[in-house]
Amino acid sequence: MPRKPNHDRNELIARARDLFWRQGWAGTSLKDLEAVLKMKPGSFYAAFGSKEALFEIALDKYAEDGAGRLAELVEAHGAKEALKRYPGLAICREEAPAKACMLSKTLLELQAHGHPLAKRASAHLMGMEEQFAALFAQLQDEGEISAAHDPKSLARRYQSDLLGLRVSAEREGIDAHAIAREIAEGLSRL
Amino acid sequence: MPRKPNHDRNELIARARDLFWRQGWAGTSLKDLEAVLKMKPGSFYAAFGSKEALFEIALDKYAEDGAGRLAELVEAHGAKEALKRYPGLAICREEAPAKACMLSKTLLELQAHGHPLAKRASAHLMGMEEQFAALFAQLQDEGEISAAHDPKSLARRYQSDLLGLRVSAEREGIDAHAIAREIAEGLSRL
DNA sequence: GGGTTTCTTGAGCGATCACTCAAGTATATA
DNA sequence: TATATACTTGAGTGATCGCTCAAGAAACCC
Repeated sequence: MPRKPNHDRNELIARARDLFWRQGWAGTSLKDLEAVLKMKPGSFYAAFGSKEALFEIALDKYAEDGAGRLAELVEAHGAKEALKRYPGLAICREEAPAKACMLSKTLLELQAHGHPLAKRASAHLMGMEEQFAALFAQLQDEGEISAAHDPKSLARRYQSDLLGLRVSAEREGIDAHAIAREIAEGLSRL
Repeated sequence: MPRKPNHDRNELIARARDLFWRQGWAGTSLKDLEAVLKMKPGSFYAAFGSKEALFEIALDKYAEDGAGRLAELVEAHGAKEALKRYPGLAICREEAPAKACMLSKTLLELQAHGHPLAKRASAHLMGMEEQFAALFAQLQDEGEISAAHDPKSLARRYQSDLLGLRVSAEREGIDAHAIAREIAEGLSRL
């Protein structure tokens, strides 16, 4: 009996994520979203409820896709090579709307106001770090890297390096790939 | 013949800088500024011209003060020790309105819209990096670190590590000082 | 004290913000 | 074909945005 939606919801979420990722929370108006999603306000609110609700969905998708890409990389090249390649890949995808990480952008923009989305971004960052830690632990078990450091410490540092790299990649006149190579080399010395 | 301003301009700029630093560009409204500076709109615009003009002044002051703090550190402890201490100090000052760097926050927030303030933040980051590079070059001249790497590369990496550290310090549940110590240790191995 | 000049005040400007809702349209079942 | 059920439309909501400006208050000179 009902009428089908005109648009593919997953595609809409992906487009919204890219816009939010690029422009941030306050930098993205409903007008922007309406233009990119080709939806009028009524449809938008019927489909997503609010700007904040959509941002949350977009943030979750961002985190999920990122974790998926790392998992694929591990599948294809093994844990060590995956960790070495990940930084370079994070800043080289040309279709990406921004070099910097959407989670860190959200955290930095909204943390001061105690916004729930900042907490959510923070939680996703922690999730990523746990994924990294699991890989470092696995590498130690396999004897691929020294067991001298706690996997959690290695993951914390790797995450920090990654965040710094991706902020640097946002700057003009910086050869971020050189930094990515240095991070990868650092892993070789573990 | 004229009447003196009620407030100390430098103090006003410092308070504005702290507010902008904490809350970002869009996150800081004129109402917020009026409250913190204890100025009515008329006085505000007579004194600073616009929100954007004040942000620019605040950004410049931020960069200038940062460079000054590093220079003092070099004066007091020498170049190598200064570079080792700087990361830890950047995230430990309790009176600071945020752990993350105001320049990177501004860059990430406004870059996508091509805002002039993003370019200015980017330029200040480059200025910092040149200051780092000069210190690394000096250390190589003095034989304090190996001459194997280009000082500019070392500075680029140090800047990236610093930015990552300061984003990490903004997260909850992260021991950022541990990361700062690792960055300092890294300098010892050069 | 009179006159000049600057600073301060605060109501209010148009624009934009996120969002609502009643009406219209398309697609399904009966 | 008639009806029910979404989905779409877009004018319009009150709130807030950055900002203006005419009027009043305060500090200086002579």
